[in-house]
Amino acid sequence: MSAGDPNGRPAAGPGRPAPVELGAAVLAANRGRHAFEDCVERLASAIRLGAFPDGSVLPPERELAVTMGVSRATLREAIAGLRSAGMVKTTRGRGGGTVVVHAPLLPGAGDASRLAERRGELMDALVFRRVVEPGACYVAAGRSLRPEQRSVLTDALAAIESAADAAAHRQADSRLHLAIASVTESPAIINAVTSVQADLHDMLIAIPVLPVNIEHSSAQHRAIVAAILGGDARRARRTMESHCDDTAALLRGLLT
Amino acid sequence: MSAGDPNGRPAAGPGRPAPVELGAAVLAANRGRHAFEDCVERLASAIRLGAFPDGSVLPPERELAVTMGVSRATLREAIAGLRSAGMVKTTRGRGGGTVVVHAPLLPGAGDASRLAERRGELMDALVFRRVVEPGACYVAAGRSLRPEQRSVLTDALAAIESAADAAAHRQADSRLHLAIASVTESPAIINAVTSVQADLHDMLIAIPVLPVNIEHSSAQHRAIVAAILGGDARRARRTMESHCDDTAALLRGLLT
DNA sequence: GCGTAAAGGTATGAGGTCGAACCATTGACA
DNA sequence: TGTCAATGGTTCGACCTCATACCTTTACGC
Repeated sequence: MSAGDPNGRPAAGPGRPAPVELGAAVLAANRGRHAFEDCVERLASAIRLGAFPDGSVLPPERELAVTMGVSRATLREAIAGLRSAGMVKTTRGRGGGTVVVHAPLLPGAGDASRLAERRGELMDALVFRRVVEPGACYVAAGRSLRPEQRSVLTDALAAIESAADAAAHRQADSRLHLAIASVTESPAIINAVTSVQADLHDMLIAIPVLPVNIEHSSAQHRAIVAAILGGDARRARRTMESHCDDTAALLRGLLT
Repeated sequence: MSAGDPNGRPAAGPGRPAPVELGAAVLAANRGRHAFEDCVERLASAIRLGAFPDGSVLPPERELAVTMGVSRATLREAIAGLRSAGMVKTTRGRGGGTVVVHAPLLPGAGDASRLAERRGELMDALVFRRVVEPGACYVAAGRSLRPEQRSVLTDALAAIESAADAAAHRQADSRLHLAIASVTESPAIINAVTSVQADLHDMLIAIPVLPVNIEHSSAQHRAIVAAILGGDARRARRTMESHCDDTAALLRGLLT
């Protein structure tokens, strides 16, 4: 190991420590692509995951640009992209009439062929999820939640139970997971869960939904929310771990 | 709740669901600043955290640019910045002689005045760390590690014990935490731990080091590595949780 | 009704970023 | 000792991104 690093390049001199592969691993890119594509993808994810349900209004462009850390010009390009994809409509003038969500919610729109190319990324998302989402539950249960935060959780839970079809159920599901993350009030946790749920969503819409799985999931969701509201951090985390494990087992078979 | 969202903007129409604040939280910006600054910061962090120890050689520019997801031109600007800051030196020609790390390792270089401005970000890092690093231990302990991965852990542990001064100790410490993340082989976990350690480093170099704390830390480090090598995931996680809690308690007092 | 404020739509110039090609240097290997 | 391949250094044009204005539309409040 002192002869060279794992990349095969020899160390420069006899006395110099080998960099191991730690260095390369630490510097991996997360700055993906252009701001424009990034913006489109994040908006599309937010909509697909139910953060902006069908019929809701996006924040004003100027405000949204600040939130997302891009210029208004770039944001407008992204919105134009979503518009031509049929995800949003735009009206002018004062008041709520700005950009409205028009979620397609196509059931079974899963493009399973593309998933194979992203296999590594998606498998990693399952590993990371198993760490982050139970952690979010632990943190959420440890906080003293305000009444409206408790409502966000119970409302999201109720929305799952009353989902009309499979697509609506899928969206309500991810919405609950995002809601749990949001009540932690930790930007880092919210960001991690959002990223994980986006990948998870791509996988879940590609597999058929079995009623038995849905009922099992719903029971876990109820237990998780109850544990969070009751302040039982360990139990909330443990239940979410089981939930992640079950979903992961279901999905790992999907990608060979 | 159906009257308007938490941002104070009224809902567009009577039938439209309110977006709650979920949407805004999910879209928060992680695309920070320019690629150039981002690049400088990540390289500087990697060096300060010990991923590239003093005297080691960085990968070739072309390769590094791909790894970090920036163009070679941008990467070169970043390296030029580090060079003028005295962190690296550059030689030309074939072989290992390319860019050599020249870590200053200034003891007590902590700029405590700047930390106050970043209070929110740093407090969040402590919360996220308490989720991510124990999770990394759990995952690492659950894997069957190859011999060289086990060496990475034991070497990093030994380097802490034999650190000459406080600065070297600090670097060896973060290096162990990065090593634990790296043996999970999960890019997402490595990325999260790197980010968290960078913030942690900024805080830790700003406080005085007490021998009693160091000994306590070292005992925890030994227990963590032992648990990971022994495959005891629960114990590895639990011990890392205590470790994070202890450090966090020490640091939370630092920022009012 | 009418004025005004709150939104989206448009234009422009500065500077950042990229990709690709080519030059210059120097150690490794025959 | 000479060749050459690996690596840093340099240049250039295309495109992206940003910030800042200013215009247009439309609902809300008086």
